[in-house]
Amino acid sequence: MRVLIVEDEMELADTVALGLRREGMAVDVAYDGVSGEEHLEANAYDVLVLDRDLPGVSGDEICKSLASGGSPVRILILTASTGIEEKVAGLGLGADDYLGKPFAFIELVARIRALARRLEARVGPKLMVDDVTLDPATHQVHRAGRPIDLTRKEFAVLEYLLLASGSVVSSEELLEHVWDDSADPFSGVVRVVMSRLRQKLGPPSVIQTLSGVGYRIADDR
Amino acid sequence: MRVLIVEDEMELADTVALGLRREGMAVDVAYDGVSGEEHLEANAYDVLVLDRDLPGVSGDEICKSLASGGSPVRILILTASTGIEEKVAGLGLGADDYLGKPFAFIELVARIRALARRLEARVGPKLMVDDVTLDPATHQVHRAGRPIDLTRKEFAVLEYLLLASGSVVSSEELLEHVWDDSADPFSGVVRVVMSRLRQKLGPPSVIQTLSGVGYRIADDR
DNA sequence: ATCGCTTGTTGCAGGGATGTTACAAGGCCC
DNA sequence: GGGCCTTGTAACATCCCTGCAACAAGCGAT
Repeated sequence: MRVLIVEDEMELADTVALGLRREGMAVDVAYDGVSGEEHLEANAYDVLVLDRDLPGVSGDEICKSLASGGSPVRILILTASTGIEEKVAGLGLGADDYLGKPFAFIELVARIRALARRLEARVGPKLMVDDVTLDPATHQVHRAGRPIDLTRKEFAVLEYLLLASGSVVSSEELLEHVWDDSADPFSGVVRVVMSRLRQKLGPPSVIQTLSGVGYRIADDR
Repeated sequence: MRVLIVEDEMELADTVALGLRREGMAVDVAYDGVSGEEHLEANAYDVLVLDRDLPGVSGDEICKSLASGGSPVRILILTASTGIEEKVAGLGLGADDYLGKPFAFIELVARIRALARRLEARVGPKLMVDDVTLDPATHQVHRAGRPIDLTRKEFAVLEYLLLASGSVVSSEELLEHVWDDSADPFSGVVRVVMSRLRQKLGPPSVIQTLSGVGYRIADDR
């Protein structure tokens, strides 16, 4: 899951970014509105964590222009003010959720998760296909009832495939959503992670390759 | 938008229902869990507003059973408790959002809106003729509901034919648009790809040949 | 029916795409 | 700061897509 944080309090921004990375998300940070908009143009983020009170371009403006532009980014607004009126105003602006500072980190994570969850693949709190289940909340993966240890990247890739619910996902798309800016498009990391994932998941194979197109979770019938 | 409210405090339930109807939504109300489940079975709701503390069948149970049943309903949980832990637990249960009582009515509406907006988001435009569908976004092709794996070239050719929507397409035109400069006009590649395409699509034949003219997708009636 | 042209099918080889493994660098936790 | 784990790089092995070529089959006209 690819997240952009736009927040001028650098310390807060970095702390949140670090925490989210530990959760396995691919996180980029922008410390002001202008830079934020540049990032938004350059990359396909799933979730935008947006400070409402920014110097320069305000959070409200960014929010409005995204909403009117039909962007698929889900927006979570952070703000110092906690009044209900404020909340509603924020939601009316096109934001998808709203969180008043100070907030507990765990709540932020839960909210981001809820925002990113997609409709089709959702089977309760867990994602499952065939005999593979993945629980985003606890970071646990099971195959045929047996627990499987995955690293953050492996987990993120599997989660993305499951969220795509059987659609084909190209390595470019994976790079876009599971890795952050620093990823090298030509490195073939995806191939490597995919290989390790398949080994850990074991046979029978759940991840199919369509040569020249991408990967997908088996959703045969 | 179709909404179901399951809430045992009748006054609250009715007030909310009234307000939502004013917003143009189609609203049903159930005052207990059993009745709520009946409604859920009988109708296809977009959003479920669910009280967590219900007499009889609890909100949690409803939530869980919906989630495990793969229902597409978006769930917003209402509750007296506002603690963060509760919220996280609620979201983990498969709910999509969470609102603690007391809440401002306008906020509830805004939340439901946000949920519904997420719902509409996806579903790319598909191309379809007869019982063949092609989704350009996910690179997927189905014939009579069954998924069919195509290579890049095969996919591109089929897509071009479908875009022509029943009109005749010559081999020259295909070479021109599906292949690049390096293609040899005399090689007969089109014939080859066409053959493999037809084999994968299987009978009854969807691609017709007009001798001396070109190919077209069956556009039967 | 036969001829000539167009189209369909199949085997094969080259090359690009993908899978695998070993290794190095960097982060994280103690 | 040390040790472990994770992540990415590089090199190599393997797969399979693609286009070619040769041949078979279809079609229309005489």
